[in-house]
Amino acid sequence: MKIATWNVNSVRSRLTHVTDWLAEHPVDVLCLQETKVVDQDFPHEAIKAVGYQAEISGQKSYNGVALLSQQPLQDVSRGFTPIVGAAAVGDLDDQKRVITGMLDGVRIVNLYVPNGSSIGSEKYEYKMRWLTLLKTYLEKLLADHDALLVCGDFNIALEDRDIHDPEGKETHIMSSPKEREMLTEVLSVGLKDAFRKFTDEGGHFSWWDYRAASFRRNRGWRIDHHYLSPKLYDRAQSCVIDVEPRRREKPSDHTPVIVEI
Amino acid sequence: MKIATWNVNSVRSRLTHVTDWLAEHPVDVLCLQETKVVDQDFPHEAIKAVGYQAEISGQKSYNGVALLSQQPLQDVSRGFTPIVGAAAVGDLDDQKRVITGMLDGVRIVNLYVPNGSSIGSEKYEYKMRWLTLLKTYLEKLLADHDALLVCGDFNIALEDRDIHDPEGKETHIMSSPKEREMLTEVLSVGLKDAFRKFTDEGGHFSWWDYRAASFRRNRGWRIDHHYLSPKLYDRAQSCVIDVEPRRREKPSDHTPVIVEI
DNA sequence: GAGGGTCAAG
DNA sequence: CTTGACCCTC
Repeated sequence: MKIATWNVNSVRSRLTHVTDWLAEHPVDVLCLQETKVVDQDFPHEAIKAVGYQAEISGQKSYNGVALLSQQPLQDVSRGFTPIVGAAAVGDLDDQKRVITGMLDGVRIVNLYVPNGSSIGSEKYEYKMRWLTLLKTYLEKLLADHDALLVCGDFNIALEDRDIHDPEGKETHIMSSPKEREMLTEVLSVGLKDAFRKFTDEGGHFSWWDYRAASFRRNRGWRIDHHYLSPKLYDRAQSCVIDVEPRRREKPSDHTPVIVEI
Repeated sequence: MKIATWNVNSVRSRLTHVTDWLAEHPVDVLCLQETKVVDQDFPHEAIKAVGYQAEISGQKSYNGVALLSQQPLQDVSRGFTPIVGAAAVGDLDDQKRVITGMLDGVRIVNLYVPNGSSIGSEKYEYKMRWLTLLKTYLEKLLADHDALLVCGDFNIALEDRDIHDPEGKETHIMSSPKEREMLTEVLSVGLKDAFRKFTDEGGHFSWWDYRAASFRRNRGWRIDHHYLSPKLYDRAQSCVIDVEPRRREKPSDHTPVIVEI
């Protein structure tokens, strides 16, 4: 089974990128983040035309996640609430950042972790609260599912080798010690990075800022991940980043990451 | 002398269209409407590079008119105020829709008549008030100038043959009886349609809505006009619509109309 | 700074 | 449909 994650930065602006990519890479499930479209306006027809269906959780302008699959997914749920309960969630489901479904006994969780803006900001505190709840959410899921895959845009580069240049990492959003500590804490529920099963060296990135010709200079970050429960980690066959979509005209700033289990 | 009128729908977005067109059609004066740029940001250099200079009256985002000419124009004025006085004008010069100048004894008036949005709307009432003042303005000019040319985007199709399909004309902005009556009243000061000196049949248009593939289906309107005082009307040699610019990539929704006097 | 989406305007 | 402004994200 192949599963990919891709922050598309607007599914409508990137529609041909997505459909072209699926035609060339017929993965079983493609997890999208930043769809930036209300459910009513999701481009179901174009997705259907390439043989996929979409389970979606969108909102106006920002965030939004979707699960594209050839076969229907089972037991789809949106947000933290169905798993951890409304009381624990508070405002953390107001932004559409979580969707999950099952395929062939594998529970797939698609996340768009808050970016956090800058350290100490209100958005940063939101990111921290969100990650705290994410741990609870994943603990609950793991209690029922030994085959768990958690992927998406984590907006965190966990190690120095995941950044083009670790200079200034302590004060930079996505690489600060507290963020790394927080994500490590989340993963302590029993999840491991699929990419690092196969690749040790640095220089592999999934996101390049639109600014300062970052892509041309390969000044990227590896912030899009597949994290696997032990059972799936053992089964994992490969995990690769496909840089090609980032080379296209008007690309997303992220590029797909594909895991085979 | 050749004079053209062209609503360019942003002079910055259409800059190469304008300069390419001038290089191919070296008219004496090109009257632009909807320049959509403040005077400070007007692209004087590009205009100069093709041998023209610009007299401008612009505002942010909306409206804006300009006179492009090879030779300097004399006695340029902006808005109604210099001709009819501030008291009569009220708020009708807040939007930049009027500029005039003289070349070789011909007084050229370049207008961007308000669109009016929909019949009975506040914008419609503004259009009516604006046209009422326009009559006064033109009367004053005619008192001093027997060679008067009034051109621009009038946002009114005066006759049924000026619309691809007169069905629904009574309730449509740009063709309603009251608008036609109002423009007829303006023209009663002593101005005649240069285009109709040479062409009787319908099917000649200067504007096609961006929507509904109007241009491909030639569902257009003739709303860009050259109106001439008797002396100039007698002198007029030709008046033609150049459809070519509307065929280009990312065109304006209007195309130039050229009169030779 | 580059890119979304939204909105008003036509 | 298309433009420009505006606001937001990253």
